[in-house]
Amino acid sequence: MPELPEVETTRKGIGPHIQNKQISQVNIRHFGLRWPIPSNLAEALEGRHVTQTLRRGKYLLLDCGNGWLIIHLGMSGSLRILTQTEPPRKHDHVDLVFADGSILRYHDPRRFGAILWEPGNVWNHPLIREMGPEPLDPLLPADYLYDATRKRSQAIKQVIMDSKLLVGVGNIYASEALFRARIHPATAANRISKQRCQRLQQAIRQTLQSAIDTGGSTLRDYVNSRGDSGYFQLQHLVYDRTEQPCRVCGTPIRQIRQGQRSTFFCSHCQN
DNA sequence: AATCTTTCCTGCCGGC
DNA sequence: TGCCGGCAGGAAAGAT
Repeated sequence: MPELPEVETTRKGIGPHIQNKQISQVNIRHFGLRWPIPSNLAEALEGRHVTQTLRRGKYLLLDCGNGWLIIHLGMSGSLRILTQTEPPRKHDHVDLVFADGSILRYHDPRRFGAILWEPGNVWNHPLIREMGPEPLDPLLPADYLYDATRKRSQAIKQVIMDSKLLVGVGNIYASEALFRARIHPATAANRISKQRCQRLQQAIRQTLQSAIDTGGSTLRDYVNSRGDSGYFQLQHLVYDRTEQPCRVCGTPIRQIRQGQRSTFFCSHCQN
């Protein structure tokens, strides 16, 4: 269930272990992810050093000097660091082996993730170029969400999950942020006042940031452990809490469907 | 058997 | 008429 906080936690977890290390070998056991892994990937990577590990939205971007490795974890992907060689388990599709013997291993049972190679300017890559702003960017104008939603009659929950509008808000944190902002998820986006849009933008930022802060405490266990952790769900206010009492007012949490996805909210707190 | 996770893609619609 | 943006629905694989 990687959303922005999980991807950021992964970035912080792997970054120090691969920074400035030389890639000596690339082992690909399964090319069939969301898009095929480029057949020249090993050739492009071997011998290069990783100089930066960045995140844009839910994408990880590894600067390899001669180009960029673009990694998306999809629905079920994870990355972990091995300090020595270890037999691959089921769904361990790709290894980056470093000169010091450590390994960055990509695991993805459902294979909705992606591993791509951009030899030029990664910011011009079609997947990166079209993305909306980062909700955690301190320079994001307070009225960004208000201005960006004026022509959107769609339900606000689906609008904040549109990555062309704003990156990083997936199904779980969309429900969580709307609860924090006390806005009903089915409200038409363009009928939400400026003040409430400001509140929602703030709630999105706080929700993502506190999830990242929580995930940060699991980093100690990053090496030799799974990159995805169930840790975040301890903090859910509404997600997956159907019929359970609202943590604020006690009203049973309701579950509805919006665009084939489940939404959770409190009908008393959110209106 | 239905549901969950992400997001790209196709096709349709209305406005200009 | 053609172009554009908004929007709904479908698709991918596997675990539970």
